[in-house]
Amino acid sequence: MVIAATLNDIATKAGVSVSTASRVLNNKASEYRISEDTETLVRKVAQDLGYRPNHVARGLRLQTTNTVGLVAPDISNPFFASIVKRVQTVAHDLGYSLVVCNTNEDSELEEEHLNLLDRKRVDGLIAMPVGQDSSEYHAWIETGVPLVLVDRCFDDLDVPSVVVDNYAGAYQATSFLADSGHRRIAFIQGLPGTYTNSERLRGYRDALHDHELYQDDRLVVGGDFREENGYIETKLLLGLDDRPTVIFASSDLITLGALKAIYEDGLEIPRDLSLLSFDDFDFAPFLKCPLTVVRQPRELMGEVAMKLLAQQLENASAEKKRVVLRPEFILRDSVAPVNVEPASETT
Amino acid sequence: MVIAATLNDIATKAGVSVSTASRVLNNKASEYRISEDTETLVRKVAQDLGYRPNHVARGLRLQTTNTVGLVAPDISNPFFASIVKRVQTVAHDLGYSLVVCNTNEDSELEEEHLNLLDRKRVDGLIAMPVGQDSSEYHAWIETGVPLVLVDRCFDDLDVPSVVVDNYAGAYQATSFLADSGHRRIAFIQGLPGTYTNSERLRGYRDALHDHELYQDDRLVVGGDFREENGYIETKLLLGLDDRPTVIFASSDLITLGALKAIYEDGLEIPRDLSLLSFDDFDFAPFLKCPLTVVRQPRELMGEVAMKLLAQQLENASAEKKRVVLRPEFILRDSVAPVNVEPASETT
DNA sequence: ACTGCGAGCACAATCGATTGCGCACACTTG
DNA sequence: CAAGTGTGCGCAATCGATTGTGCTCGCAGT
Repeated sequence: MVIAATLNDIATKAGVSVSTASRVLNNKASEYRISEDTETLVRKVAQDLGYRPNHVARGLRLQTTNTVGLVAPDISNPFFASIVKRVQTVAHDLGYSLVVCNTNEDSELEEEHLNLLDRKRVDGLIAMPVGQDSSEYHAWIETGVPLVLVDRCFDDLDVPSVVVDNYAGAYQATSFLADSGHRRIAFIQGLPGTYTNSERLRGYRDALHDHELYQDDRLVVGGDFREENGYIETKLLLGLDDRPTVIFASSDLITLGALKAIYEDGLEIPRDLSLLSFDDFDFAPFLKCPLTVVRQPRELMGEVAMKLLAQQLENASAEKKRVVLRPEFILRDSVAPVNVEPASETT
Repeated sequence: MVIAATLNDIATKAGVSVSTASRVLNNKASEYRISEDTETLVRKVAQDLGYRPNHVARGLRLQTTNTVGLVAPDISNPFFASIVKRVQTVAHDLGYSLVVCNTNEDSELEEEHLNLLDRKRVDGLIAMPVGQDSSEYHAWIETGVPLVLVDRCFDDLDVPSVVVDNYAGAYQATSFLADSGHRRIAFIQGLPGTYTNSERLRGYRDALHDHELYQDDRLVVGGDFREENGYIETKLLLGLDDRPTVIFASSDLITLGALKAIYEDGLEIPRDLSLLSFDDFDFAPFLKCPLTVVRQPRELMGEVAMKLLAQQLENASAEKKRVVLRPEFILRDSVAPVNVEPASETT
């Protein structure tokens, strides 16, 4: 192992004090009236010794790490992956590194991560919380370290956050389905109790209500955002006597599971069944049946999140805004109109 | 801002020395013969004060950060995203945090990141290098900090690494195309000079050669792994007089671009043109035309990478293995057989 | 009463960088 | 020659935790 040169080594070798070395290498030579000769000397010695500043020591002294934590449920999911990427990019531009944590939608794991990030003394945190319970985040706020919530937020927490108008997205989509003549609209939800899910569900329900459609509780199914959930629930829905005419999947992974189930049963979209998805993804236009979706501005979310955090970082008393972004309804081919007939459609 | 309690505070309040407090909280009470009374007292005080250990200070003293860096070209690309996710998970299980960096296939940015990670004194590094040039990594190795290369590697670097047998994957796929009767097989390559690309290209070329097919240089096109590359090159290929009968896209994003171009021109896969892709992705089976692909074991790559790194971390002189994983050829519908006729296929 | 011993803990150096304060010297001015 | 004014830089504390070394008791033994 190579022993790294320290400021001390430089100082000794250059015959100056550590302070001088430090000041030169932090470009404060003129501020502290260090002569040009000394400056060049120190720089040269630093160069010769292959000096590599130690940010751990620096962090201890300065009580800052130039690092922010990011907590997400599933960073391989394209939705979160895009957010993470953008957060990373913006963070780097602002001079921060990013410690990424995956909670796998597990509250215990999430708490572990929060704990670790706290001990690591990250300067700030961007989180997409797992759960319904905000207590871990209450604890975080106690520490005084800035926090920004993304995608999912808590109403009882006064914290800057950026979310999509899930209600509007779901409402618009469901309305579209109703207007297309669908009357049995299934909703495969994600994790109940999460902000995201509740809002989408509310949008769905309100739209049904406003279109005077009967709310069949058996059509609201599912329990988390994973692919398996989409698969299983779709299978079950397809087994129903009075099968829905359309499935509204509340996340991209649920959609993936739904697709598997649908094609496995030999059905065609939208001929036999319509499908609509919350979350767009790159390949959605090229599917066997190009998917009609509610698209969230994921990259924008990441960017806004990091910028909100930066505001808190430079000014602890900055306003704690909640930014609400509009999702976009993208019409493709996966929803077929239904003939609006007075009675049933039995051939 | 809440002032965090330190060991000192605890020691003072408990009426013991810092050392004792430290030892108790590190579960070394018995090792250092601390009485049970003292132990409970210290623990209680720590609890009361809401003690949060400072890993920065700890890191300085112990010369270790329990953090590893990860450098990838594009963490939102499903291929890398899967790797990152798995690396993160395994890292956490082994007690490490992960600092994630995105290079965007930009060597300068990559170097910046390496520099930063070095200053941050990460304990190890997992990298998917951008370039053809290994000099930055040579510099890294000088520091003595363990390094593992993933997906792309350098032959002039004695470093543990995990790669896919790109040659075999490309060879098998190209052979399949040849066996299906294709004689004009286009190859849209990624970034020339990268290990990945060179190997795939070599596999493609060798397969052509072994099947006694003419190598038309105009059919080897492209210059990076981005979607735009796939789009543009496909457009150009489609404009050729003697258009290829199949396109072999050497990454998922290139495939995405190709799909755009193909459907934009109103062509059908595989009727008008066959398509084959390096990289599988979740939605590949559900595309308009389910894609035949060479699948890489991405999650496995991430896991192996982190485990290799862990080996280096606990034993600096551990063997520097190169792990080569087999890709899997997955046959779906996007390659149509071509009638092998003696002459041209003009009508 | 004096020695010996182990239990229980404290001292102080250390990791590497930052920074407020102040010192020493040179040179100018009255 | 004394006082005044800069210039150029060093001293030493500090951030919070870890740890090798060694001190100080109380008690048993003779």
